[in-house]
Amino acid sequence: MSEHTYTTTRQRRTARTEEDEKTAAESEGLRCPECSGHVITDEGHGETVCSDCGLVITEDSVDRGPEWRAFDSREKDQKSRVGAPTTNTMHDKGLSTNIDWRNKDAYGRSLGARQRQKMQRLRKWNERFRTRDSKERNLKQALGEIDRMASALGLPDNVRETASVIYRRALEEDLLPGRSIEGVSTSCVYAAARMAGVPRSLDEISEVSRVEKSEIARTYRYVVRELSLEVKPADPEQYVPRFASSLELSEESEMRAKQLLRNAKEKGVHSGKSPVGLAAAAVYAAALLTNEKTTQAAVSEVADISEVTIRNRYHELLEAEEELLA
DNA sequence: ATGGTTTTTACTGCGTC
DNA sequence: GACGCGGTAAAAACCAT
Repeated sequence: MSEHTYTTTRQRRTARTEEDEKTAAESEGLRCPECSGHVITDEGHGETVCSDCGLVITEDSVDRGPEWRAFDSREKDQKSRVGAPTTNTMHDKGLSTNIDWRNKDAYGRSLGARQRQKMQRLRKWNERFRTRDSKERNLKQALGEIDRMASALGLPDNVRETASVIYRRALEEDLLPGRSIEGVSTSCVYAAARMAGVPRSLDEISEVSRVEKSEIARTYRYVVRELSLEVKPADPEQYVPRFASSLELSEESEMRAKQLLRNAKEKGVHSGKSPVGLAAAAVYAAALLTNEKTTQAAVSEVADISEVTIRNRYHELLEAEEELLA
């Protein structure tokens, strides 16, 4: 038993180091976009620059060290300036200004009328800037979330784009107060995926979100309504490719499934039925028709739909098919 | 809140490997 | 006997009103 544990940890450790080396080697080989020369990182000054043309690639890592050098303590005293160290744990790195609400000066004396007015103006502007970057901060967090969820769901980049755009709009229109950043960003992903024609079910979405399904649904409706987004009810066909490929079915049955759904649409078997259920049933029925081995349980698994629903739907689908042939 | 519709849960029986 | 499938009834979820 203990032997087992030992070997596994050891294996994991070696695997880890290999991976680390690989990523290190990759970042080393970066090329400058301008002249395709080597890119070097200058930790001392917190810049990543091209060694050939000097183009600065990134400069987000801030050099917090002094820009001067001191050769003895006397010199250090002369040259050093003071101030709180900057920190990333505060949204503004602890550099924002606070203006006291009291109309007193630094010595506690009351201000004159002119001074008072001036302070009032300053407060107003200070507040404006503060709320502006509180939105920035909000946005940053939300975009991070959107990215995380989108990649967890395997959604393409354009979906992330749309999701971000929707979120920005929501923020602009002041839809956020009273709603969680999490919830809104999740809804944006959901909406964006649907609009891009690669829908994910609410269940799938809530898998990767930190928010309850019901809240996502509620927030989603709200966002769609307020921003009057054009998002049509999901087309069952859009789910088919994904289900088919996770079940490793052939192209043929995939086409078959879509055909089945189109026929069903003609007959109007739809209305009110969940698109996911229809898609799942179509996939199952198609697999049956092309003699490929799948079970209802398997389809139910990948589609997150109960077997009962699959049964009910696929009967309806086959009926519609028959009627069409008759 | 309510009522109607759809989906899910849980259970049972049947045929096949 | 386990598995895949079909059916049913009751509960739960959902939606429009």
